[in-house]
Amino acid sequence: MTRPRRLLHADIDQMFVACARLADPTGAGKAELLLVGGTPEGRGVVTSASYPARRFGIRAGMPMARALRLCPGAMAVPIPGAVVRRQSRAVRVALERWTPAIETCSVDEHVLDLSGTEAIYREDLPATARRIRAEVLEVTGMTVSLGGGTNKLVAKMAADVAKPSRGGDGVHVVAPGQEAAFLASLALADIPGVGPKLQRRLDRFGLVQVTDALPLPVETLAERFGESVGRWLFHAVRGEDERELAIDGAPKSVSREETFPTDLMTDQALGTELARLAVRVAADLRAHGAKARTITVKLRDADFTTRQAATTLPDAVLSDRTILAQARPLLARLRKTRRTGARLLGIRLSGLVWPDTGAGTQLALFEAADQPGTSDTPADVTLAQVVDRINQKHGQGTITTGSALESLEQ
DNA sequence: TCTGGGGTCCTAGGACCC
DNA sequence: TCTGGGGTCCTAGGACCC
Repeated sequence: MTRPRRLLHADIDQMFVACARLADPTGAGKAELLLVGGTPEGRGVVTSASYPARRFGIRAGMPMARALRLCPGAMAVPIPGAVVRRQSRAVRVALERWTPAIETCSVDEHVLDLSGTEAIYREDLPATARRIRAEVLEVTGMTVSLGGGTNKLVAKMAADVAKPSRGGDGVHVVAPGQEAAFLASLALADIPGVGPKLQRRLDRFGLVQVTDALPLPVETLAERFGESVGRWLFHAVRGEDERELAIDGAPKSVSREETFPTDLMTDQALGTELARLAVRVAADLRAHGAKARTITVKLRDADFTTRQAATTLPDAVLSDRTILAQARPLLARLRKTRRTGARLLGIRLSGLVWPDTGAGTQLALFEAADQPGTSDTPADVTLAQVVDRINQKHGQGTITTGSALESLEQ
């Protein structure tokens, strides 16, 4: 019998609202009714709203236009991306003083594994959590809610209960052995992974509270909700979760997408946007030091129908040119199937590989004549490296491979 | 009311191989 | 000539999370 793990889930309170206030102390910093998110054209959704604004019924994910109708006096600002990244990093650094075993789940969530630190800190987990909370606030100015438990699921749900918006005081630790009792006080919808669709399916069987699901054998849950979901739910309602922390987890995919201020009607306009997205997503890929084998183009039509087309290459690539050369026919295929106004266009790169730099990566000296654009040439790679270095030095977007090629040709 | 952008994971079907 | 079953890879779509 191994000792139970000691995990803390740290969730930054109101991160986007707090960062918007940091970014603009005299404007957003003073606005009680603050909405963060959306685009200047008003097409986006609310990412986060201040507590006073929430009293008007505003929730994350709500269209900004509707939120402003509900709360006409509110100030709306875009997400302050640079401040969010800086503060997220600062919180992570502050947490690393307590343990090196940290999984970063998103910009505002981290999970700490404090197993084995009892002997060092010589106090119980709630006491350590309170000291961490105080130190993070002092060092970064960010308030975190901390949830403790023996697994990721319980720690995360404990962090939700700890939030000031749920009436908590910032720390909630579920003692080992109390997982099932903790879950039993909550609703099924409180379990992360139970979204709107599953909630509705559960509701049809009269399952709303966690206690409603507890009497059901695993076979019944599997029968009603599928083998995978049923088994997962059976364990989740008992507070059981064996998942390991993904420490320093490498990304599985990188993507860029854009919703246009107004729908694009022509293939030509979409082609221009596709090239811009290819440049951005390829730069992200290389910033990770990765290459990609699968290229996916995503298209959202005016009526919100979302379609995608993908291709997988024999060898992973990283250049703007090759990625765009693969993306163009995919977009053409999607447009051929249905040519209507386009609301959104995106490119995702997956099947990521991290080339072993010591071994010297294989490159095609010349393109295969029968398959143009399926691999990077040495010139593609050199050009990408030069462009990345210039942008690193002078700021993203200073030049692109397109503009670099033009200046080389002059 | 009219739906962002960045991700992860799962499912199902078809191709292909043994 | 027809047949089975399993494994892997790929594509497309969808649920879910922050």
